[in-house]
Amino acid sequence: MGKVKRWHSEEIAKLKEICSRQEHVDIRGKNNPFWEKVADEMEEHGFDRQANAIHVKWMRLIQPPRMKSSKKGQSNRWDSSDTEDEERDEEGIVDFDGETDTKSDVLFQIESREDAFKPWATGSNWSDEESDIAYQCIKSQRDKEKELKLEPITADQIWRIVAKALEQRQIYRKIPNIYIYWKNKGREKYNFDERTPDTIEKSSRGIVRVRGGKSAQNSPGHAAHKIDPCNSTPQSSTEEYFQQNNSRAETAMGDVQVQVTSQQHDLLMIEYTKYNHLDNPVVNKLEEDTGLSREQIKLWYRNQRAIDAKEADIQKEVKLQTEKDLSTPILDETGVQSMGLKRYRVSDIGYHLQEEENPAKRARHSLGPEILMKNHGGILEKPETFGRRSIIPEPNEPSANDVAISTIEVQQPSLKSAPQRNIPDSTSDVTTVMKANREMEQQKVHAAEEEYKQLELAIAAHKERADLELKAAHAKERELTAQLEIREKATKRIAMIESFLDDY
DNA sequence: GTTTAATCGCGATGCGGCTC
DNA sequence: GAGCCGCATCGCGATTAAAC
Repeated sequence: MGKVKRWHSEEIAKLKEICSRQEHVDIRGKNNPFWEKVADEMEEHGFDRQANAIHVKWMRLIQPPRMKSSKKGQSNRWDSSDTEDEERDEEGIVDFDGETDTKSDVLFQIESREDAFKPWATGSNWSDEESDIAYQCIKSQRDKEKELKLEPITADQIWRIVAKALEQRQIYRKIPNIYIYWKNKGREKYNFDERTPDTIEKSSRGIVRVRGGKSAQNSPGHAAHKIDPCNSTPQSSTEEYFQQNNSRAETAMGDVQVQVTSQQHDLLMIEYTKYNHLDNPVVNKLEEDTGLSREQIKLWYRNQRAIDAKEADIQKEVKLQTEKDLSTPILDETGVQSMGLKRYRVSDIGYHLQEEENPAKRARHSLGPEILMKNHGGILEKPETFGRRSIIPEPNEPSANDVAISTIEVQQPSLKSAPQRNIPDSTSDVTTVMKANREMEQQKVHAAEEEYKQLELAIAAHKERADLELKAAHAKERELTAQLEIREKATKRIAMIESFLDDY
């Protein structure tokens, strides 16, 4: 795919202008000539876009506001960007998360309309002036408390004070940004800990958080590192927010990237190992287990697949190189490619024997490690490792993959004949040739058997998923019935009250 | 510099509605 | 019922940017 051409604000503005002039024109349908006209008009203004692209862009623009999950929150408000959120922001539309059930949420409530237009500073590169202000605020507050023997205020309140002080100097820093800066740099810089002794004591029972999950522990560049103790035990809603629901924290903050905790990572990986694509029951389960949003779970899967694909490509290259180096390769390039595993959709069942025209770009592992290994024609001597995070559990790990095919999409071993081996002429012994042929045929039989097993497993798993979906539907149905009953009762009560009022 | 969360545009696919 | 169309959704490659 070539480089994508992004929409710039001028271009979007022009599109909006053109479309808003056509209020009464039927714009439905991507093949509507209207879009051709728009494309022509855009071209007149120097914007080269195809009608279809304009249509899609417009449909996205007019979609109802979606939940903010962009890391480019306020920080990029002043940049020329083309994200829909920002486009809406330009029009003064503010998206609300709507979840404000905890004090943490209240703390991170989306800023007011007025705040939305403040030039928020982001990042941890604070100027000396800024950090001095923060330090003065924090220190004077704690000193005052000590002096007057007052109950120490919470960290959240301190961040607010700092924010206000900065604002007085036309510096706009969000509370999460202040918290992060102080935690990571400020405390050390001024050698001043704003936390109460109690909190520090609690924090000293630090936990080890491994970025990238447990499998990252042994990986270069991903050594387990002990997080600053202050990070381990929340002392305030700010910290609590970061640690317990970092996804929403990020959502509200806009400039802090969410880090999936090792626990969340493990939970995700367990499911991912079973099948590297998501389906509803799994998303629901993960949502509940990890506390991450659907979007984040999807993203995590997406990125994980990308990581795996990258690793798989590297491995493939290495393998090819190795085989090139060997004088009598078992499989030539075509053979290796034929190991590419193809993902089939439900509708493909029955057609799966079609010969694969183009080998899959990447190895997938929807069928679990054992099958995956077998899919590699038994050539894979040891569990395939995709980067730091092996998708293959250790032998003694409980295999989550025995019934692990979560969808009908299956790994499809190619039934293409394995290419003939290069039998050296010097050993043109009939027995050797026959043995080689026998081996080849055995491989075919093996591949067919495996495919059969895979389909069986895939169907079983799909049924399992379907059962789960059905159960969920029944639960919803019961919920609906209960709601109906409540409504009926309420209606009756209203009728009674009304008749009583009438009589009265 | 590397890793990883997140974004973008685009194409593929599935599904529902409509017409024949 | 087959075929077409519009639309929504999902996954991908490429990319950006925060975090380390």
